[in-house]
Amino acid sequence: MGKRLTGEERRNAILRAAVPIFARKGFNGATTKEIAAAARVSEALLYKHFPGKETIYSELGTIAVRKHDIAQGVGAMQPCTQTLVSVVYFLVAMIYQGPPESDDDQDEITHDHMHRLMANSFLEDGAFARIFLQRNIKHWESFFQRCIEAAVDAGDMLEDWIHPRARWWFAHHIGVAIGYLNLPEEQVIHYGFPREQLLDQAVRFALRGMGLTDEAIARYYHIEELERFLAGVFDSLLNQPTS
Amino acid sequence: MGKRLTGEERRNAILRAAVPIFARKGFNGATTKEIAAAARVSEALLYKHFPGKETIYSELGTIAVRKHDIAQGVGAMQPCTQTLVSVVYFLVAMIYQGPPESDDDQDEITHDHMHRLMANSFLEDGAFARIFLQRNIKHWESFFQRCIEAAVDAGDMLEDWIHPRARWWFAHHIGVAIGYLNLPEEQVIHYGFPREQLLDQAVRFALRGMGLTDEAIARYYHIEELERFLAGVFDSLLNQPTS
DNA sequence: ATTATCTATAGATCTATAGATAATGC
DNA sequence: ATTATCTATAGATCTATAGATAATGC
Repeated sequence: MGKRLTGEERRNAILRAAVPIFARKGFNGATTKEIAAAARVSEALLYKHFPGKETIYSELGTIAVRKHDIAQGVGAMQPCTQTLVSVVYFLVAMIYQGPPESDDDQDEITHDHMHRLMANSFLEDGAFARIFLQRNIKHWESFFQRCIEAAVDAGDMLEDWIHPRARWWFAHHIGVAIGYLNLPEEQVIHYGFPREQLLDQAVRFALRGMGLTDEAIARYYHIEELERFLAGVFDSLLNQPTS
Repeated sequence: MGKRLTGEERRNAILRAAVPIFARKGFNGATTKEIAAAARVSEALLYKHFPGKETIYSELGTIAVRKHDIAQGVGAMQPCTQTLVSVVYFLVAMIYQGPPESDDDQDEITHDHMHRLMANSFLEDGAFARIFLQRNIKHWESFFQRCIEAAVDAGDMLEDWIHPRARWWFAHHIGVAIGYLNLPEEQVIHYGFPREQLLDQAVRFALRGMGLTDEAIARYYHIEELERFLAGVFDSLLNQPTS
């Protein structure tokens, strides 16, 4: 016990250990003592690897992003109305609940931690949020645009409704909002319907809001199929190496 | 200078002065030194009026809510589809941009401060958020429900779409999201269209998402009129005593 | 010989209190 | 006489560094 790691390994270990602390307590609430304890090293070692607490925090963006190679699975699908529906469902589900947590990795960086780091970032300068969105959302945009075009061509979507990127971002926003406003353990918002329906309701709202016709929604939005689809994607995620 | 206030006056003065500090730096980032300086009193006095920093923070909910008596203006309107559209526009505008800031009140509690206190609350136990929503949003719900019923009766809104309170809350959520994600000075989200259109785009998304028919939107959603309507409500707000 | 790591501690800062002083209301 | 307010400071905690020790790679 007390393995000696290389500089880079230890540096990453410290960063990983710091994520839950910064996520739960914010920059000011987190102490170097806690971070050192979580990383199982002395406080002094933190300062050998980083010039200061501020740097540990700002470097989180370089590590705290579990990048799933989803582009293969979903991105390879045909851009069409059905895919659009699936992608929106997937997006909102991913943002709201996050991917399933594998139980083998103990000190995994959880979705809750990511949510909180993001929320903190928006209260600060947004630096972490920019990096996160760049890495995890950006590459979806072009594929999503193609889906929209296909849907418009098929007559499944209003052409002159809102800006194409507004369609995308507001679907994202709905996911962010329900995920974010539901962070506290004690419920803040009382929707008046069971939590299990939240994803379904939110996706309906988003799909129609972005301009999908009622006929297209009736034809392509089937919650049971989408749940199966999502479970399938999640299954493949769990058997994937994290990068 | 150095006026001596009664206990209650001083207590409120401290709370008001503490709002910007807690809003900008969060509970842990705010120091009693700063709060005392902002309130122009000694640190010791804080502890004469409050048992501790924690209490100052938790008591913010009792003061930091500028309660506008809007129920008179908007709430007296006839519950109908047009009113529904106006209320949604008003809601999203209020959440996103907030009311206009009167320049006479210097150390006013700004909308930005409220946004940040709310955001911090959702990262904590949500206590402040519960109080805030209870006071400022709750009383809108029943009026909004009546508008929805009227719209459904008039054939302007899909009946079996999403839960009535989902219609309401998701409109709220869109306002929260765009307000929240746009807190940082340096832009995080690039919508691809001018910021001035954000409100318009968001309200369209919300109206259609909640189930309004395309015909009803074409008939009742007119951005220029709504802007005038909003300006009118804001005007009356500015000439109102704050309570 | 180099690099990772620790123990011990300095110096700053932060919350909170003790005890004194000044203003108000009877 | 009571209540508001201040100065001064204790005690805890927090960030960061100095200097010593132990493990690795040549």
